[in-house]
Amino acid sequence: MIKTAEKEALAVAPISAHWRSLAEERCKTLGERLTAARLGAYAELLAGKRALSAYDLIDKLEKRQDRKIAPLTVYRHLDFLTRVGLVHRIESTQSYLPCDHPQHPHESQYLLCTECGSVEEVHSKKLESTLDRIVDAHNFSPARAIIEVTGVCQDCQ
Amino acid sequence: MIKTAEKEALAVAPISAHWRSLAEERCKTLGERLTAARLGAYAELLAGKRALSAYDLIDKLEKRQDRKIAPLTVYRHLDFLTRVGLVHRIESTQSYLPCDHPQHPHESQYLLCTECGSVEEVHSKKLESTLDRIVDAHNFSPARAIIEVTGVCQDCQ
DNA sequence: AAGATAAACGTTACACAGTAACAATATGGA
DNA sequence: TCCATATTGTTACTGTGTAACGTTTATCTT
Repeated sequence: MIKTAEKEALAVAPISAHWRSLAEERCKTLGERLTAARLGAYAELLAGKRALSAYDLIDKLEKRQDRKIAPLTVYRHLDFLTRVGLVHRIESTQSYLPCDHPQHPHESQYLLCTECGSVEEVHSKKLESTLDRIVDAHNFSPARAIIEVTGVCQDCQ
Repeated sequence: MIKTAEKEALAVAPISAHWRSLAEERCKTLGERLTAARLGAYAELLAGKRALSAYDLIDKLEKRQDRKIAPLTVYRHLDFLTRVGLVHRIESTQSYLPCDHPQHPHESQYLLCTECGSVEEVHSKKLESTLDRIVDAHNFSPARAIIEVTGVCQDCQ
């Protein structure tokens, strides 16, 4: 499946079999290609443990692969990863975070700690239904809902 | 109160007495200064009727005042206007919108139409309380909640 | 009213975020 | 294998936002 990796042995951040197979499966069902470069970007995001900006990701990939990488390259990978649901974009910090449960695509809500930079992904059916009712009441046809709460997390208080 | 305006007759977008007095009152209670430049930026946002990007605002102000304006100047005005609650920042489009009800500061939710660019500001106590409960359940201490729904508005369907 | 103090403003230069256009390469299917 | 398509690379660019520093303006005190 990943020919390029075999040929060039592109340096990739450590990635557990769990996330790797999840990513492969998700791409297979969508008929999308999980190339070495895309997997590399995904692995780097997973290794980061926090949300990374696009340029943070570029830095990490450049060090890992010891070569220059153009912004556009990384943005294309990020577009892909968000399109297939493996990665979410955090709007309020313009950064990117691997999704908790890529198995079933979903809307998410985020708790963003301004102290340690950690991001907690939460899922509330109640919140979603409440938002649905509001949207309905305004005859608005929703495409995407962004819910992000900034503050201080449990550990930093 | 606005000395500079009297001296230089800085060109300012039309602004109704209603919004003007609201802005003056709000600044007075906060002990902040509503200068001509700040009022000018606010008036321009009000005249725009849609959310404006910082650089859109720069263009409009430059045309109105027939001179160059540095980005930093406008960003400082925007910082001020958001700080006193006269203007909100829309995170998902990186743009700025005059607030509906600056009288009583509040969290807002937004419905953003991708067709016509209109922004509807809504307020739901129910949504806020639901979000509060979620945040409490995670022992998270919230500072600001961003709720933005992108989609297609009633008129554009 | 004059001077001290702090806030606001202006200027230059820069860092970060994201995209357009086009060429080169790799991939999957007939 | 050859072709159509998708992906990647390169260069250059626009848009968003800030740092540092000096000047002007307003407010407060005397």
